Amino acid sequence: MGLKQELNFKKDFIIREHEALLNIYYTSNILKKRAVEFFNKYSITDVQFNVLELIYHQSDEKKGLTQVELSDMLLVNRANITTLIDRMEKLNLVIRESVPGDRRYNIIKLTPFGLDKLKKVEGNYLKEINTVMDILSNKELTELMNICEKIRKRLKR
Amino acid sequence: MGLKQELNFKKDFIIREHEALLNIYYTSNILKKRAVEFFNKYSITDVQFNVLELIYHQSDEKKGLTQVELSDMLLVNRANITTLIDRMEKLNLVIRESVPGDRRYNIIKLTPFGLDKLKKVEGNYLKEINTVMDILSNKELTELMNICEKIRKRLKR
DNA sequence: TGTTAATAGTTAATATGTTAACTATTGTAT
DNA sequence: ATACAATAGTTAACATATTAACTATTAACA
Repeated sequence: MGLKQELNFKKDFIIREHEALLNIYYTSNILKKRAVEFFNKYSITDVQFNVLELIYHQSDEKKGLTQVELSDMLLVNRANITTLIDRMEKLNLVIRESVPGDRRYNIIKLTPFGLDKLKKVEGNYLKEINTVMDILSNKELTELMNICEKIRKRLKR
Repeated sequence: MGLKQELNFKKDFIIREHEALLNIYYTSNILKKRAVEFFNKYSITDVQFNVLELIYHQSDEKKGLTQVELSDMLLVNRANITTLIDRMEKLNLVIRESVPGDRRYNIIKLTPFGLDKLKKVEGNYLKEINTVMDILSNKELTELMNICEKIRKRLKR
């Protein structure tokens, strides 16, 4: 039915480019709400789960990531990581460890509880993603990724 | 180059559906950051500009919208609208008016200053959108909107 | 008609994001 | 070797989002 009808807009979008941009915004938004709902069942937030995943899958030998590495991978400011890790430490999901060679860094590692949480949730999350995305054909998945990549490339200049 | 390279991920995504979903997330995120930067030049936030636009273009005869109407169009909770409109009233961008027939409602209207701000920014914002989105062909715009719509339809059940 | 439902808005507590200014530490260059 | 740069992290002030609990008002129905 299109965004206009879904949002009860009375007037058309002035340009199709605006409509396309809002399609990305709103779809991302709705996907995010669905994720929040999903992770709520496991008593963790979507953002905190992402941190667990990044530490487990994207650090060398699962040894942990620095706060700046996390901020780069999550596309957020490093000030945000400070309070995020504060909360996650309080929940016993991760720990900060200092690096012997360079006292500027913290290395963020999973606690046994954090690893356990990740293992409990991860499989179901992949199933959840499949449930949502399996209306798209392989061709559509490719088209979507190519279009998104084009836009991101454009914004790098 | 793909999301994996852009984010310095060491390992591939486990399933393509996850990669596609993250493409939407991250692209929306980057578009949002660009918008924040753009609106910063005009001393307004992107969210506040959206409110001005909705009141001007999507209310009957520009007479204003209730807070629930705004929350429906912005896909946010109505509690969020309360504080958003509080801040916008302080900045003299909008005013709350009560409705004679039903004392439960507030109607949010543009002030002359808010209308002026909208007029000053809107044209340049459309240009900005064109700058970002004109790497996409008409066919790609259509593909993008159709794919996003499919996903949103899926999430309604 | 009077009780109950639903609706609109607010408030408080909390999570996540930003920028700007700060400390501490490390690297660099003359 | 010392002064200046750059880097990592923290803090404070703020914007935006949520849920849950609340008040006020209006609608519905038995």
